[in-house]
Amino acid sequence: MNEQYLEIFSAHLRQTIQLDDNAVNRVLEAVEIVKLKRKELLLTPGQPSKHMRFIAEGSARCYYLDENSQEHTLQIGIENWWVNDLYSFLTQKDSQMYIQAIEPAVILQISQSNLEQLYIDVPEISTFFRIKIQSAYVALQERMIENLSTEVYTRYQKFIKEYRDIEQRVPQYIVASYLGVTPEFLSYLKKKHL
Amino acid sequence: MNEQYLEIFSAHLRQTIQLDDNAVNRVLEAVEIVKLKRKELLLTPGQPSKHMRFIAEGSARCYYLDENSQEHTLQIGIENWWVNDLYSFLTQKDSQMYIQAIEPAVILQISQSNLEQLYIDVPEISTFFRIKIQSAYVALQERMIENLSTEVYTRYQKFIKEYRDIEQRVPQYIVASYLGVTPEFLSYLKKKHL
DNA sequence: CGAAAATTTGACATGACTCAACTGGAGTGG
DNA sequence: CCACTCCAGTTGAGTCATGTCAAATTTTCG
Repeated sequence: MNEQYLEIFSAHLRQTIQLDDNAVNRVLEAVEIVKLKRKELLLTPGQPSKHMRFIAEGSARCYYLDENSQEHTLQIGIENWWVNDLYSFLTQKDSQMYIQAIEPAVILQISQSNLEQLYIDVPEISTFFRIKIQSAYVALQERMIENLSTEVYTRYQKFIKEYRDIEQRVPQYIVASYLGVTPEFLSYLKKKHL
Repeated sequence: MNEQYLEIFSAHLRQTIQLDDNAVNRVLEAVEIVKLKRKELLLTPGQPSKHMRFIAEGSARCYYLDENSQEHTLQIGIENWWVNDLYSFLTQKDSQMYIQAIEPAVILQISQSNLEQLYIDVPEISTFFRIKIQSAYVALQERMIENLSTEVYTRYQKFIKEYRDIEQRVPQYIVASYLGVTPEFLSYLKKKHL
């Protein structure tokens, strides 16, 4: 009954790199399936992130609390997105992040040790993740630029346009914490621009 | 008379990966040396970034202008740093960035086509750049987090501590545009916290 | 030395936050 | 299926952080 999730995952792999069935099966062996309830946490601060995590169903986010206990959402994802504290995963330093299911979710994860073995057994996987990390960098730089130079409301409009599928499924306070403003202020902006 | 710069560069390579002399020489063949006057531009908006660029001497930065012609500095670097619009280099889309010498500078650059050949001839170079891109990602995420959740003055203090060598050599308006505030406001903060 | 660039200063405007109160809807247990 | 609670979202008043603009001053470098 977990077939479908593995199916989604192998389709996702094959979208980026070419793999024969053997290789795909080898990858699937390395995958662990985790099911999460709404709001359940998969990673909490104080430990390194030891897995690469892929959302097969539902939605999840990566966020942290600053010294005033304000939430800041670094990443929001739905089906077919990867969600992780890459910083912690790559450096193996303790994470400051929470990874949390927004809706009920199914996550496929590959542990670091499995991944290292995979790099040897299926070298294309190394390419796959290099491409993923590059995209992550590109996306992060784009967001950095927007945060530095674009009005909040413009960013909000761009968000609901680009993440149309997501916006419906995510509470507004999470969107606010992703945009970098308080929920009150986002609410105020929406009214003002009606 | 360019020996010294190549020397600096090979030392830099050997700090991250192991290479025999042959391999190093092969890499050096792919390198082009560019000398820049103060404020001279090496990349301007509207063209893709076609080189990976290493600062052998002097200092440089990567910045862009927003729609109000405000400068935003994404990266500041001195000797032994890489400076580039990685976004454009990786996607080969037109860059929105300027790369500019702050002090008179010597840049070593490797073109994309040379780099691709290098990946084949000296596979360790692929690892080298993967590590560099990972570090770039990690640094960018750290900065993103700080921008979202830390006071400007705290960020300024952290900047002058971590970039002590740089801060002396870079005009304050560039530091301001790196921190994401106006020069006037940074000046005000410095006075206030005397 | 002199011109141009960078920095400082101050008055004023505005974007964004805080806090507290209120509203409405979703989930839960009896 | 109702009543209750709780959480998300909204509203408004007051405040603080940061921006704008223009002018005065200092520094830099050609």
